[in-house]
Amino acid sequence: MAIENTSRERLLASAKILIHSRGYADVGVQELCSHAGIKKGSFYHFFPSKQALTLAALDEMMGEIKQRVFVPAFSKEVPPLERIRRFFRLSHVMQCDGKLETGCVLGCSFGNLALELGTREEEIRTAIEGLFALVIANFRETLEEAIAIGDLPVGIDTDATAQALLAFLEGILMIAKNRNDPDVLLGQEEMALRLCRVSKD
Amino acid sequence: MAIENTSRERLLASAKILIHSRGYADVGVQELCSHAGIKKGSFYHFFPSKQALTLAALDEMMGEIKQRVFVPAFSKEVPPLERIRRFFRLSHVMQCDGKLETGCVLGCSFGNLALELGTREEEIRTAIEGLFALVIANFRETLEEAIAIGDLPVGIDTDATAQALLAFLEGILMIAKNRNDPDVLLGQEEMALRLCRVSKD
DNA sequence: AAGCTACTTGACCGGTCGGTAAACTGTCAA
DNA sequence: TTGACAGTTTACCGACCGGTCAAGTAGCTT
Repeated sequence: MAIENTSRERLLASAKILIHSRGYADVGVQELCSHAGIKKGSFYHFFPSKQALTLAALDEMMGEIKQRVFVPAFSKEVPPLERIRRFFRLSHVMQCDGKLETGCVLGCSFGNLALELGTREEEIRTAIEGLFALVIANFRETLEEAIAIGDLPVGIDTDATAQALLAFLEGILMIAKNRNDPDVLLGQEEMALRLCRVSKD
Repeated sequence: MAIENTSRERLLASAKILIHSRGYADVGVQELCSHAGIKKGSFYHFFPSKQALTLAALDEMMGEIKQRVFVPAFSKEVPPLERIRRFFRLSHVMQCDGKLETGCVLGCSFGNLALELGTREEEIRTAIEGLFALVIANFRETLEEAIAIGDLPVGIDTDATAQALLAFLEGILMIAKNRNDPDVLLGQEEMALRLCRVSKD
């Protein structure tokens, strides 16, 4: 944590890792500051509140997810159904990375916060809903493309199926986190494709 | 909350509704006691800690889930695939009930706590893992029965499929909670059956 | 009446929470 | 040289946290 440039950047980095691994309520402003190597008084020079830092951290994480997962998974150069496989395989890789770094399967930052704060922090809830909508939109576009090239039958409800794919991913991440075993995700791409009525065999 | 008999029972009832709707960290011992109509000093006569009350509340909720969902859904008098449909429809009903009572879609108590406390409260994590295992076992048994009577092809991996059904349910509940809309669950029983390679049409 | 037990109560503990205020430091431009 | 300004630091705020404790009260047994 000592390599980042500014205090603000270090704060954001600390928030991302600490809140992702231990949750919003369990990480205090003091701990965030210690981890970032600053004094608590400085915190409020950069962010008006803990909630604001969390919101900013969520925003950064969305950008990183897009770069590390969306861009490589939803590449137009890859056949559509293969994109869905890639998405789930990349999720597996990221959970493995997280466990190597922290010792714990962290799950999905957005899913975690959705359940912890969804009913009481409206801005955070909205931000998460936005990311969920983006994932669903990417899935839907992929499904439509698969239908267009004949890899999927025409009758499929792409919107409902895309939502089901997100739900399945979040649920699998929950189980993996609860068992602290990233390999729960292994091979789940084929299970996900069943939601699209694709048979492996 | 005034109709329950003993202080202990009222405490458990308060814990179930408050922690389910707002999470573990956001509900303090003081608030639990106020809601149950007792003074904080009494709390520790019944439970050695807040964590112990939560564990006891989780245990009661498991019993209720079994009675309100497992028993009617996994009834042997119902064809196996219809049991799975019933399970998802009953989940929808319960989320509707919760929203009528509290104004919020509460999601799954176990899923909520799994993500909030899974990495730091080992006993709670274990209890949740136990319930997850029980759900999976019920699904698996149902799937095996469906195969036995020819409603499903023989080749299906019942264990992996059962886990996928749980994951899908938990993910759908997360999305419903995030959108505060219980009707996200409407019709999801057919989507779930796709995981078992069952076509509606 | 005595004594035990289950339960209740209110005062209190040290510690932490998110957040504030004011003084201070260094840098850079006018 | 002065002033403005970003950033840092220390001390502090009231509120609340989970948990403790000793005293008291009611009901039941003997």
